[in-house]
This record gives sequence, structure tokens and C-alpha cells, in this order.
Amino acid sequence: MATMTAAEKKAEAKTQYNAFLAACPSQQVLARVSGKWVTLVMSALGSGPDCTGEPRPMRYSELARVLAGVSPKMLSQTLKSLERDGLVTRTVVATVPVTVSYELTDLGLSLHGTVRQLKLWSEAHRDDVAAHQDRFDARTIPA
Amino acid sequence: MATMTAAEKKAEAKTQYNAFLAACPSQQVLARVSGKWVTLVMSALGSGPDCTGEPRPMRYSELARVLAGVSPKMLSQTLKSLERDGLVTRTVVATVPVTVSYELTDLGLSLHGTVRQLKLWSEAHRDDVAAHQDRFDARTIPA
DNA sequence: CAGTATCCACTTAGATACTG
DNA sequence: CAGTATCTAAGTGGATACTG
Repeated sequence: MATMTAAEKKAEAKTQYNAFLAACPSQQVLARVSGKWVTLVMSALGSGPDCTGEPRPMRYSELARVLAGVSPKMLSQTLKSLERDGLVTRTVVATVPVTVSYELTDLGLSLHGTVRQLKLWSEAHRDDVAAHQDRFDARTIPA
Repeated sequence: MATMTAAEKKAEAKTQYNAFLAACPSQQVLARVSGKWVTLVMSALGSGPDCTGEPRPMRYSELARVLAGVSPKMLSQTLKSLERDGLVTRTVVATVPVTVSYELTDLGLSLHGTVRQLKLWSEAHRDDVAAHQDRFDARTIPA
């Protein structure tokens, strides 16, 4: 039906693009890393509670304390996805009550290192960005 | 009122944490970069339509064509936020009808380079991650 | 051409309460 | 201690129609 051709072509183009999007490596990492808590969990695990130390394993409750404000749901969800991706290990010690500790894998550590690069960029350019924002807002809002 | 103390302490801790979160540089870049279209726009502008060329300016409609499936709303919104952050420039040429072109700034180019690192990590480790996911799912789902 | 305006759908995160 | 279950709020992206 010729009447559908335009819409069909559009839909098809979009499907193809979504496929490309889904396959795009940078999109995948970005999606993984951009969850609200994932970088914070990885930071805690990768640099200690104060983000300035050595990588070390931490327990669930310790993470919950360090990441003040995280709900059990989000912490659990975040840790599970990181475990699924092979970025952290989950170790259960059969004490009573049970003890669970989480630790970055080598893979997780390497991603942490890469994300650190982004962080360094941010620290290096945050003033730049803020200045641009101010100028932009000054030009657009007051009108 | 003593009955509110626990809730108050919790709220305060959360406020403090949100402040930390807001101040955390890596969170800021992540938030900026993780919009669905921002890396795609930056890629198009930074590597040409096929992601393998040189940085060059592109027009609104050209971006809309290359990023098949993007709505005018999202493209406009994405470009505006990138412009606000000083990552792209918006140039209006007073032809008729009007012509607008967008181009990465040096700042935008440098962020593009940093994000490229993430992309390289992803390409290097995607099989690793997929393998972990498969093993994880195999262990958890079939139970 | 280069957007803006409006309305809707979906995903994501948080609060809260309960369990092995 | 280490979570799970449920419900709700909020933010984010999409479809569509219209404008300077």
C-alpha cells in the first residue's frame, strides 16, 4: 500500500537505528555506568569509603553506610547488575548472621580506571563548563 | 521533639549525601554525557556522519538525518544543553530559509576524546562482559 | 529550514515494610 | 545481616502538530 510507504520507511529507519544504538559499544558502557549508584559503588569499592584509598572488599551494610541515602533496593539492584557484568564478586561467608562482601574484579578495576579518566576531565574542565553555563544563561534568561 | 530525631538524622544525612553527589565531578560528566543522544550528536560532530572521519560542522537537518529516529524535540534539547555547556557552537547564517550549523568546540572535542576512551574499553571488554552475563544468567535463571 | 508546544508512555528511583 | 516485595513519585524520552 503506497499510502504507508513513508511511515514504513521511517519506522524501518528507526528500527535499524535502534539496532545500531543497541550495538554501539559506547552506548552500552554508558548505559551501564550511568546508573545513579553504580559509579558510587565502584568508587567505594575501588578507592575505599573516602574515595582516596586502595581497592578493598566491603560488606553490604558498610556500603549502605558509606553511600548514605541509598535504599536497600537500589544497592541490591546495583550490586546485582555489577555482579552480572562480571565487575564485582559477591562472597558469602556462612557466619551467623550471614556475612556478604563485595569486591571489584580485575575487569571492574579496569573500568573504574577508565571512569577515573572521565572524572579527571571533569575536574580539569568544570570551571570552564560552569563559566559557559553562566554566560549562556546570562544571554538567554534575562531577555 | 525526640520522636523526629531518627527521621531528621536520616534526612540530614541524605541531604549531605546529595550535596556530595552534586559536587562529585564524575557524576556531573556522567549525567551530562549519558543522555540518550548526546554521545551520538558528539560522535557525529566529532567523527563525521559515519563515525570514522574528521570533526566538521553539521546542520540541524543533517544531524536529524544522520541520527535517524531522533525527534526534533530531543535533537533541539540535546544541542541546547551541549551549547550551554560550551561543548558545541551554534552558528546562524542569515540565508533564506535560515541555515544553522553546529560544531564541536575545543572543549567538546576534548570530551569527545575522553568518551572515546570509554568506547575503547567497551570494545575491548564487551565479549568478557557478555560471557559473564551468560554465565550469571545460566546460574540464576534456570534454578 | 529549524525549531517550539503539547501530551503521553516508560523507565528509574525512592519510601516503606517485611523475611530468611 | 542482607536482602525482597510493593507501591508511588519523578524524570526522561517519544509522537505529533504547529510556527517564524
